[in-house]
Amino acid sequence: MQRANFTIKDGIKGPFNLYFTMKSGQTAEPEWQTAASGFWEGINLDGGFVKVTVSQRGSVDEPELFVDAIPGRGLSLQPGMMDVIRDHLMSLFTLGYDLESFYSKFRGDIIGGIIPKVRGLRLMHGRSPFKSLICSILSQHATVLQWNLWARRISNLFSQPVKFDDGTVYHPFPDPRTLASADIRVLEGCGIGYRARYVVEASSKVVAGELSFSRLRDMGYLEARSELMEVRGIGPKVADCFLLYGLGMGEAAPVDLWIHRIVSELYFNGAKVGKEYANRFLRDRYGSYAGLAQLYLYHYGRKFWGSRYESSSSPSKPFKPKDG
DNA sequence: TCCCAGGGAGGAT
DNA sequence: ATCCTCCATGGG
Repeated sequence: MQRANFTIKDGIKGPFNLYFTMKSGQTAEPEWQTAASGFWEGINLDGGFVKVTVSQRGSVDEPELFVDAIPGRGLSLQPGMMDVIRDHLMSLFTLGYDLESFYSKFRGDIIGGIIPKVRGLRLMHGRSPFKSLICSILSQHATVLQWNLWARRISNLFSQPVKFDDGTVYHPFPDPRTLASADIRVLEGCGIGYRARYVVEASSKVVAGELSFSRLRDMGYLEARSELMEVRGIGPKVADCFLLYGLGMGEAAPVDLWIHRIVSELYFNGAKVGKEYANRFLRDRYGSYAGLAQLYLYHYGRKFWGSRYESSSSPSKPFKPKDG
């Protein structure tokens, strides 16, 4: 088979907005490339890569995900591969997660006023912890556009191209070994600046087994967080991004500039709280939902509050989600 | 030109 | 613990 398509519908629990989710800048993996009808990415099956294009069918509240698959040169699509792709997408977009239960649990909470604005936005759970780790490191002090561009450049320079049957050429994200032995100057040439040595050092620790994803998964949130922060270039925010989007730890709540500001404004009446305090506050308040709560706070803030940071404690636009 | 971006390291207090 | 400056790059 040279091409196949199918629809995911029954397994999706609750609403899903593919566009919001894809454009939300989560460091699970680089944003998929835009296609005529949606987004596409190369997905690694055992034995080869498949070009997978996804597009939303149905509505946000009765969502269907249309999937189109094109094999790499020399590969032939087998029926069993469709199941693998389906599982991959179900996991990546956490489609089996009952989002409505999160909504109803916090309907009376402050984020209850935010939920209708970004309904169907889902956490992403990257299928490659290493890719997520590097993306999280790249994302520090950079825009989503920048770190996505950098991740693509790194892929283009450090991996062998795959050619799909429709003619497109695709570069997978490189292995830990490749980046561990990468020339630091070539990496810097991708535009990542001082982050180059962070990428090499983190990759080396993965190769050496000092950073073991399975061990991090087993040790629980707090311990995993402090172990990650031993690595140069990984601070509280990057560690939380990786734990949430890379390892799927729901209690991780990355506190960046925006979350810091939003939490201070929304929960403490504008009084500035420390970043670590904000992190602990979100975990205390939302428990295993802290990461999801953070995602909704972040997106509401960016989408409806504005794109400029105002250092004043009294922003020009009042932040009142319940009015909306 | 200047400012800022889903921060972090190294330093001083 | 909490503040400060510097770090490379690119887009507005």
